[in-house]
Order: sequence, then structure tokens, then C-alpha cells
Amino acid sequence: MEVRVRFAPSPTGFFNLGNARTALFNWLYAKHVGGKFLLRIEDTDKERSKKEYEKNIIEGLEWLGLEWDKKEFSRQSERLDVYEKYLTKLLKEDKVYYCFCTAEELEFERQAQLTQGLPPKYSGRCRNLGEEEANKRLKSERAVIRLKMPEKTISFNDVVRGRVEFNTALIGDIIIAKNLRDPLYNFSVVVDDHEMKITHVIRGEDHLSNTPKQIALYEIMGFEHPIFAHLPLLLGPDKKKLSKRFADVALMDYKKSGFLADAMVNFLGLLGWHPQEDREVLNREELVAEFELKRVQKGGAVFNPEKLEWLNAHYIKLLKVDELAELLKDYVPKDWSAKKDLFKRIIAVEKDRTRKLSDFKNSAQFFFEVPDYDKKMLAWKNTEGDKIINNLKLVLNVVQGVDDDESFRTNAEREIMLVTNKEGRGEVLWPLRVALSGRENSPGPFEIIQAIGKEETVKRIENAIKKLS
RNA sequence: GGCCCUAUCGUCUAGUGGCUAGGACACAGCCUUCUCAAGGCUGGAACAGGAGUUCGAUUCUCCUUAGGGCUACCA
Repeated sequence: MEVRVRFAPSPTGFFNLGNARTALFNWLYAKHVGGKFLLRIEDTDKERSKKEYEKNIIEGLEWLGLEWDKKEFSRQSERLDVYEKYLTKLLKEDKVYYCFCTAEELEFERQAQLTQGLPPKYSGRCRNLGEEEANKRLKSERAVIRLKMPEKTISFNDVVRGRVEFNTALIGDIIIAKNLRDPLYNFSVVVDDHEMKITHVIRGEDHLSNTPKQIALYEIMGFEHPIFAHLPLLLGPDKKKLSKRFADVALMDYKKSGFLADAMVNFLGLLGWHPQEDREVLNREELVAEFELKRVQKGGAVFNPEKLEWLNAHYIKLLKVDELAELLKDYVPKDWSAKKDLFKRIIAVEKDRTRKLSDFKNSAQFFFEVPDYDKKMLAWKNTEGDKIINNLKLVLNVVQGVDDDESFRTNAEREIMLVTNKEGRGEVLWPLRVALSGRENSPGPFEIIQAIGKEETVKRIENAIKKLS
């Protein structure tokens, strides 16, 4: 049988890391077994669902490269007829009933139960109202639809957790719809997973306690339930469900701050799952090839931003200069990327030093404009002023004598190294590098020379000499 | 409170009835070196506790403890 999984987010907030991980695991599983990955927007909550969030979710999935089957894309808000059909049927079969209890009454009841140490559960007051009375009251009163929850033990085999058991007597008659055209989550999810022929429901552990409610629904409607796999939660450093308090939770914020989709996918894939071997770096194809639901971890995973950064740096190193240039365009001033050749030469130098795309603007700034630096910075350890000027002049002289062609850097380097042989490496290279970068820390002088070329090199050395004179 | 889930270095994790308990991030040191990165090498660092089963438990069972999730006319 073809495996069919779905990612079913509700557009009530920005697409976050936890959801992204859930989507990824669904996608990886589908890809691994050659099944289908579907996207279903669960927008039954009219108040909280926003188009803006739906767009953000789709944007995020696209960024990560998690392709879903476009033909079978669906929105619950567009399937109200389907839910109504099932609801009507259940009503007719007396499997569900109208409940006229008000929210206030319910709240009062719940509080009373709670203070007595009882599990909060609906009393079942409206359960046996009878069709006639229900229909009468329906004309003037507001009502919700409740499931006649059978009292029994429901157990299921979770792929990651093994056997899990619940006693429905503790759950009670849950509300499955506000009315015929207003279904609630536990109901619509069951109808849709059935209609969409979902074989595996892979979702966060926070849904574990919803599962018995849904299984009860499956049984009552005469459907076979899918296989469940509940993923461990993504945790913050406080070990609680990851929240904005400790990190960006919105996926696209990571794109904004310069993370690569490849790094994100690799990182998320390792949160709660691990391949058999001691491997940490796996690209999309490798993840797909290795992924197994049985290897999913049971315990929650603390989100570790350092490792994400390390992976990001790794994937940046793997990129070709041209690819990186393309990605970097959105993170630097327009006139930088406009100077194509210079831009690429700089990228070649900075690539291994870049952890996030957003770092680049700061670290590469000096290539375009030397910051105003203190002349004291030009001194290597205790070298005297005259000596520094002298060394810079020697270098300047040598550089000016080198032809400005493709081999400029190589030739300049060779000539300058000749100077260092006599004057000392630090004594020559340090002031040179500071003159070229205006910074205490920077790439090496020859790397800079390679990027900025002869003319600019000469200019910067002359400026340094001027500063000292 | 009730129900459910979980428990290996700080973090992500591998692993087994007998191992010097492995890897990665982070951290420290060294090498390289004009500085910073990158890279290479090395190091410190863990089986929550208590019973039981067993010749032997980190591994199996139970209890305790700790953490987490759920407990909506949200999903």
C-alpha cells in the first residue's frame, strides 16, 4: 500500500521550528519509502487563522525544499460540506448529540471538579435529551455537538513510543463541532485523514493525548485508524516547549539572519533522530536515504543554536563562490554586488570565515572602505615608528614594481616575502595588513591584496605612511 | 490535582546483558601563523537514585526522583 503522510499546520501563527521539524520528518519518511507528502491547512478556527500565516508556512516549506503534492493540497475551511455530511450522519445514528450547556456552566463545573481533585470532564447532562427536545431548543438556543464517548480502554501502537493506553472514561463526551458548519480539530482531523487516505500520522508529542479521542472517533465512524508516530518536542534551554523567550522560533527569521536551507534541514533532521553511523553532516538526499521512523528519539530535544551555526558555516564552505554571491546579494548593499568581480574575489577570501550570511556585511566592509584606524595599530609589538614607516615604504616600493596582471598577487607575495626575510615577518606583515584592512583582525595581507588589486593596495599603503609621517 | 510521555557528557546523540561507554557542537590546550578565521591533533566531560533478575547490569523489571506534554466551543 502506498504510504501517504500529511503535514497539517494551523495558520494561527508564524511557521516555527517545531512545525518545520514535523514537516521535515513527514517529508523524509514519505521520500524514504517512496510515498506521498501532502499539505493540509487546518484553518477551522476562523478567529485565529490568518492568510498571512498560511503564506508564511508555504514560504517556509518552499525555502526548506519540502515539496508537497500540489494536486492534493487542501484547506479545511473549503471542506465544510464534507464535515457537515459526516456530522449529519452521526447525528442521525445517535452517535453524537446537541449540548445546550453554556460556557459559563461548563466552566463552573470544571472548576468544581478541579478543586475536588477530579479530572475535569463533561457531566453528560445533555446526553439523553432526546431528538424532540433537542430540536425544539435548537430554535432558540445555541448548542454544540458532542460525541457519545464510549467508556473503554483505548490502546494503540505508536511507532516511536510503543504501546500507549488511555482510559476514555477520563475524557468524557468531547465537543467535536460548534455546529454543523463549524467542526473542531479532533473531528475534522479524523474525517480528513480518513478521506485523504493518510496511512501514517506523524506529529508532535503534544498530540499524544488527542490520539485516544481521535481513535474513538475512527471507531465510531467505522474507519480504520492510521499508524501514529509522535515526535519528541523541541525544547528551549529551560527544557520547556521551545518558545520565543529563548530563541527565534519563526523559521523565516533564520533565513533572514543568514542561515542556509541546507543547514536548517540538516540541523532539524538531527533533532530527535540520528542515523546509524556517527555522522552529523547529511544533505537532503542522505537524510532521505537514512531516515527511519524507528530511529526517532523518545525524549525531547533542546534546541542548540551553536550547532546550527556550525552546520551553517559548514554548508557555506561547501558552496561555490558564484552560488554564495547569489545568496549574499540580499544581505549586502547593492553597490557591493554590482562590482561583480571584486565582490566574488572578496567572497573567496571571506567564505571560510562566514558563519551566517548576515555576518558578511560587517566582515567584508573594509574591502570597500578602510575604517578610520589609530596609527598606533600599525606597530607590530614594540617596533618603533621609523621602522614601521621604513618597512611600509619598502613594501610599497616592491608592490609598485610588480605588474598589474593576473599574477599580481603571486608576484607581490613573492617580492614582499623577500622583504620579510630581511626585516622580519611580523615587522612587515602586521603593518601591511593593518594598512590594508584598518583592523586588528582580518584575513591575511596577500588575501586582501588578491581581492582589492594593485591600485587600491598602493593607495592604502600610502595612506598608512601618511598617517605615520 | 488527574491522565500520558520521557530520562547516556553542558547540548544533540551512538551503543550493548560483559566496551578503556563512541561521535558531533560547545569548552580548554597544542600545531600552523603577522592578527583573525579555517584546518589538524590532544584533553576534560555522561549512563538520575534505590531495589530486584543475573555469574555479571548503563542495558531487563519494579519503585522513587526529576523533567515535560495534555487536561478549551485552539490546533
